[in-house]
Amino acid sequence: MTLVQLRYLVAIADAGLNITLAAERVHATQPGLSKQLRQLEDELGFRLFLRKGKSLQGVTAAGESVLHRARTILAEAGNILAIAANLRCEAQGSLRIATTHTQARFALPDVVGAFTRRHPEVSVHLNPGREAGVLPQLRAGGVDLAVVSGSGGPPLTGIALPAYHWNRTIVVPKDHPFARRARPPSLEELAAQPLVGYESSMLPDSALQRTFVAAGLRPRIAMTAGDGDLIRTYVREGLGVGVLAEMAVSPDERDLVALPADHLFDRCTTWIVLRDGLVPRDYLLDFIHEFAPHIDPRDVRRVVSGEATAGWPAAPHWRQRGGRTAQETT
Amino acid sequence: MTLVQLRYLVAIADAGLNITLAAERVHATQPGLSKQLRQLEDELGFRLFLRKGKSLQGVTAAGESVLHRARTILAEAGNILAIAANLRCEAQGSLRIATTHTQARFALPDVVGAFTRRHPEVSVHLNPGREAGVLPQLRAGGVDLAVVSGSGGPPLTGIALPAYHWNRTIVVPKDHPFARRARPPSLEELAAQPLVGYESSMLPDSALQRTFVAAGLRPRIAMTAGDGDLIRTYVREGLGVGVLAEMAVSPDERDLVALPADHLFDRCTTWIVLRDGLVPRDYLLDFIHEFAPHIDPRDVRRVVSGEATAGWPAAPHWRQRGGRTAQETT
DNA sequence: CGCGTTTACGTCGTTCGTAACGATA
DNA sequence: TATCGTTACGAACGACGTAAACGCG
Repeated sequence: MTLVQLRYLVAIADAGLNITLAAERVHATQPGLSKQLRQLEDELGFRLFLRKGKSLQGVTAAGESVLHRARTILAEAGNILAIAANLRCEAQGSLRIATTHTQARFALPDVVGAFTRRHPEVSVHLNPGREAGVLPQLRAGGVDLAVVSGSGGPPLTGIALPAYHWNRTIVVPKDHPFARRARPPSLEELAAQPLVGYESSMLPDSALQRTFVAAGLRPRIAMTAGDGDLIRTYVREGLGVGVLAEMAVSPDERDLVALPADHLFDRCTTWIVLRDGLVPRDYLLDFIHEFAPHIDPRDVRRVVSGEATAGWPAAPHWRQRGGRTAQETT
Repeated sequence: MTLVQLRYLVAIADAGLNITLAAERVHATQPGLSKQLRQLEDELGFRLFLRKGKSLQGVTAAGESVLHRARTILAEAGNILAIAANLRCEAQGSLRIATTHTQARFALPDVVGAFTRRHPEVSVHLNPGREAGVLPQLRAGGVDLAVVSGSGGPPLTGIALPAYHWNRTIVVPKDHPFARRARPPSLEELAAQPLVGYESSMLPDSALQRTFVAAGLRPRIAMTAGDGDLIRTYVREGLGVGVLAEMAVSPDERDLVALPADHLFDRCTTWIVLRDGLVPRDYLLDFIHEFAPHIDPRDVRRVVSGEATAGWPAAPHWRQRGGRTAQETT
């Protein structure tokens, strides 16, 4: 058993049991992976994958167990390399971030921009995905950190750092009745309108839905999207009233009017979540500092290394970052 | 970085920085280890060990961190091999147990005897040591399981299974005043006598000492030993009154009289402690079943694999095992 | 001078990539 | 027939053990 064999094994599993694809990803040849996999199976004395003819059709029960341990081993091996790279003050590296579209589109551009200016040698890999898929990616070790939002407490996976708070915002066309009134709508008035919102917010167990249910209301969902831009577009089209994150609404929105909704819905928190047991590269702590300046990087280091437990200062509320971003002004 | 290099690294650390000794232990040559260590250090780009001339004088701070991760990696690699060996129903293997002298001498002989008859291919390695050194051995991965005693709750390290309960016993020579009376001595009477007991029991923070302190008493320690045999020997010599585990006293003790002490001191529990994250070989579960038959092996497997949390049935009280052991009848 | 580490060197095993073959949908 | 996995082979690298040299107490 060698580290290379375990690396190949995990690569094959992550490539959906396609050895050829896995070989490309690890920069090796396909026969090499085939042979190493066979040798590993021979040494262990059992099949790691179920085979149908020559192709791999699934993972055996024992294979799953071995895979899990192989991932742990590779993560720790990566940690050792991270320690070495930190000591050498190695500038290059990669930073893989799993997050939702909203964060990637509105909260992260400034942060990533400032980060890449400070660390031009680090290749940032943004991995936007569905709300539900972000934390599993972190657990599987596919990314170094995740940026997720929620109105409850911190997520259970990994080490969670509060980055900022934000409220939901109601968006209507300029000619909508809501836009002509002085006061923002009540929950009842909102529930009477067709709604356009995030996919995740419209799930039955989401905080937004639970707010309606608690008030005995059943809102009508006209459309959902994973994307604030899409939501605003369809609100412009008159599909309904938009409910989205305040970050996704710029102050000078043409055709649209943004109304506060913090009197209706609980405040949300955006969390930076680090993988458990990860040894962070120094630039990763820099990234966190850029994103959440209210958190002392030394505290992060202490918590990550297991010397202390979390006890973070209160996060600030979202504010439009200094200057308009290129994206926002288009 | 290879698994072999990490194995050599850990071996060198465990051999007290003696590369030659480490080489013997891993069945390799000393220049081989030297070279692999150098290559690993070259790859990481920093020294893992502090050197004075050619000899190793200590571990660097980063080296400690790498060592810790290397141990994790090797433990997981061992787990993978254990999964394989279990699937192959491999009979041979080793079972390394860290425990105290009392357990090794009085509680374990029957268990180990029955175990080796069922598993003749498994080499059992008993590692008796001081009370304080048992759990650290488990944490460091030097042994597969530990057998420890305490009067409080389960130890914090690893997964603890209650094996049995026991009480302390007072032992005096046949001509001692205590032996001629009908009722056993009170705590005050006991504190007035010079005591002979276990080293660990006589520490200021031990349960036994705390019992005396709670009663406002300060006992006089005549002698301590790590060993019930020694304690009895010196009690025979008239050095004082012995306080030891009931397992260490056979019913027909010549020259000595055993008096109950369960009215004076809290009941103790002997725990089987498994290393966190260890994948147990099947024979290890057999060993546990032999030692603690009241525990369902399937529950152990579930807890070890992380599927369930501990909730163990009440352990029985110590009883002299069926038949007299060869040791006890001499 | 003994112990322990490093260096040097020759041999062996292993891995890797290229290329051809085979099976499967 | 196109795609994917296996087998075959040759070249090159790397690890290992033996033997000798070096430093240190």
